Amino acid sequence: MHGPNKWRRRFGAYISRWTVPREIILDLLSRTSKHMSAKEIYASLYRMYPGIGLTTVYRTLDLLVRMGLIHKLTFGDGPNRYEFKSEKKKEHHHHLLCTKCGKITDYSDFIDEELELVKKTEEILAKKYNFKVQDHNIEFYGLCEKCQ
Amino acid sequence: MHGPNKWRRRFGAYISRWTVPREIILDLLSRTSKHMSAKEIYASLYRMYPGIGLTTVYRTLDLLVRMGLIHKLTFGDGPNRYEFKSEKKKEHHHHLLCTKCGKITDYSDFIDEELELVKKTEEILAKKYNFKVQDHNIEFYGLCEKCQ
DNA sequence: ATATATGCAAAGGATTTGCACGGTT
DNA sequence: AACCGTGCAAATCCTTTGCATATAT
Repeated sequence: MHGPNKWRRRFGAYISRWTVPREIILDLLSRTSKHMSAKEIYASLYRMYPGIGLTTVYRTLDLLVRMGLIHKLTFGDGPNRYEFKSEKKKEHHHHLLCTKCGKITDYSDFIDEELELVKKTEEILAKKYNFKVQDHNIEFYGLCEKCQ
Repeated sequence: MHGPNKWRRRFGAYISRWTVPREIILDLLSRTSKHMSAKEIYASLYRMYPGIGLTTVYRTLDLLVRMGLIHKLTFGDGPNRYEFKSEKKKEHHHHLLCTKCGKITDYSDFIDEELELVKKTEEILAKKYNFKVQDHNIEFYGLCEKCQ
């Protein structure tokens, strides 16, 4: 299912208007596995929709984050990056960051045991700190194959 | 042991000169449990050392990160924050971030099982991706006690 | 029709860079 | 004395804000 209604129902509860920028930004992210910055998203969409503004990209990304549809990845250097949050468990992944060249690798192996522990940890945190976990972020820093 | 020699030997292998800014920046971070931004560090040190420059704070923090003596915490909003990396296992901790008010809570409970899994995961990653893990970052996002 | 969303330009903040001076070795 | 490290000012980069206009409902 394509076109302006593809994501519409998911917006319904949060906002009042369904617009082209919202459609194409979310659609782009849902189709790529890249971690894209606001500027990259802007540049990528500019071809098919030359009227779009960078500001709108930022505002829409904020919105999508608040709605829980995408992840905001904040690595130390450079701009923030964004990533579609898949509903499929299989596509859930964490990141490996090379401290030398900056390369980012997704990994999703071993996730079963990790997820089990994460779940367990979340329960403890909820009790001890009365903290309601919504999401998590796990990263490993180190040297990638080329940089060792 | 205080004074200009306290950290000196740890610098020895990396850099050539031991200076007052390097001493007091590292010393400040080693004495606080706060997550401090470059500007906060600058403001805090300005009293006892009015000649210090914000640029030097940034450069020194970069240096300390490269040396593995401190952590750089990059949360989505606001400036990056820095944290002394304790050698004591007991002081190792992860973070809980409130998505509403921005409050950051350290937690170090349940770390034993977590660390075990992290270690196991690191081994797998080393094999499968030939990635040499140096450090990790685990964060939970959610709502703190007050914001629920 | 009407209020929300957009796009532009300008502002704001954090961090980095260029360069002459100062301080450690 | 040599040269690395510092501090200032300016530059840069990313992101947010103000405001008039366009647009979805």
